[in-house]
This record gives sequence, C-alpha cells and structure tokens, in this order.
Amino acid sequence: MTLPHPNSDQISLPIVLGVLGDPTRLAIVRYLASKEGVPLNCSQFLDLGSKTNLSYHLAKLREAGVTRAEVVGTNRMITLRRADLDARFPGLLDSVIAAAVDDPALPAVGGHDIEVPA
Amino acid sequence: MTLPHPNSDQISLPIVLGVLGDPTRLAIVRYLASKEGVPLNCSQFLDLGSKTNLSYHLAKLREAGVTRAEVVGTNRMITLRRADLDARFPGLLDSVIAAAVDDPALPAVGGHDIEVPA
DNA sequence: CCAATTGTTCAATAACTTTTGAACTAAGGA
DNA sequence: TCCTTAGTTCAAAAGTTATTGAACAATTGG
Repeated sequence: MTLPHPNSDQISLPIVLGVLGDPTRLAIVRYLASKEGVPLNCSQFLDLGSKTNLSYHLAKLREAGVTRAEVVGTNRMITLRRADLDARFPGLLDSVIAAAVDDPALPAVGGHDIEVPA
Repeated sequence: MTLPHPNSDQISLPIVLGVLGDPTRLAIVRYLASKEGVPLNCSQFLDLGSKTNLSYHLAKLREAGVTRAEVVGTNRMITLRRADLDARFPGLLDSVIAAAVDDPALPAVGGHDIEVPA
C-alpha cells in the first residue's frame, strides 16, 4: 500500500520543469511550501479542482519526484521532496517557490493563499 | 520585420517552466548559456531537429520570453533574456542552467556540448 | 536579374495531456 | 456489520503540443 516514487537520482530536470509548468500544480507546490513541515492530505487542495482531477495532478507531482505521498489510514499525506530536489537541482525549488509566491495569476488554496501587500 | 516578444512584466512563471520542460528547448537554452554574449542564428541548432521543428521550438522560447530574436539580414540572432528573467524570477535561470549542464540525458548541440569529467 | 541561403507559415497528423463522471477500494467509526 | 470518508482507477471526450513536408518570403551575393 505504498505509492510509487522515483528515487532521488531518477528525478529528471525536464520532467520536473514540465510538471511545474501548470498553474494548478504550481499552486499545490506553493501551498505545500507555505505549510512546510505540516503534512497535508489531498482534500486540502479541493479549491483547485475536482477530487479526480487533483488525484491526477498529485500523481503527476509524485511521479516526477516533486512530492512524496505517504499512506496514513485512508489519507495520503503529501510533502514536498525538498531535500531531494535541493540535492539534485540546487536552488531550483527555492527560486520557483519565490516566484510562485509573487504570482497573482496562480489559483489560490483556501482563498487566503497570497498576502497582497498594501 | 521585428518578431513579437512579451515584455518583461508579461513573462509568466508557469509558461516559462512549461516551455523549459522539453528536452530540445532545454538543450537550446543550455547551449545559449554556454555561448552567452555570442548571438547565434537558428542553424546552430540543427543537431536538435529539423529546420521546421526548430522554428517551432525557438518560437515557443521567444513567445515565453526566454529568448530574444533579432532579425539581421536573413538571420535571426538568438540570445537569452537573462536580465529580464533574473529580474522577474531571481535565481531561476541560473539553477535551471546549472542543472541542465549536468544532465546527460539532454540532446547536445555540436556533439561536444557536455564535458563529461573523467 | 537569378540563385542560394535563412528562416517562416500552413495544413495534416500523431501523440500526449487535461478534465469529467461513474465505479471502485480501503480504512475507520457507529 | 454498515456507513462514511478519502482517494484511486477507468474510459471517454476535449484540448493542446510536437513533428513533418511542401510552399512561401526576404535578403544577399554573383
């Protein structure tokens, strides 16, 4: 009952970039980064799409090696694979997240995802 | 006879990431980075695909704001929009290029694109 | 002017991606 | 055990992207 993940050295740059090149998935990653340390289940992201569609996007992120999903009861706890990504592509995740935080065009989770400065 | 480019503030993070999420385009960017300062015309990249196909990929890069194409006679001189990208997404281009340089799975331009250490 | 060079555009096709709803599995609580 | 909750899987439809070849445009050099 564990889900398939690539190991660190199987994570591919073009695949990661391609997977992040989608507003829904970028919004997921941005939200995960804003809650780093806190494992989140899939339902947290329902603002971004239907249950089925999220299952699809979360699988893409997981299969690319961007996130890890741990099965806990009926939940999947989702975390960013920050250490693996930092080791493989130094600085990439940080710069993507920093840019994503500033992007008002990305969909938001919870309706209060972005702090717009006055 | 000038080609359309987005201006700096129109460059979109998901579009840039999506455009970079393709091995051919990542190889183009890596090669441009390795020749920074030297403007290159499209024919330099023919190792990566047919003339038509390169026209397509180079247009994608240009329309995303990753490259600039200047018309010089019958040539288009292609450069990376490094300053614009650095201003908009600090650190992103550097980390992508650094990771791309280390990626042996990317196609190479000229057959000597990558230095594989002994 | 003519021919060569450089690159684009167009239409067709193939291949992939996204989205949906219905059906399903698996765990947990009453 | 039965019901609910959480999430997956499947197949279909819709949409998008990549690749190709033939035809085109623009410039340069002979």
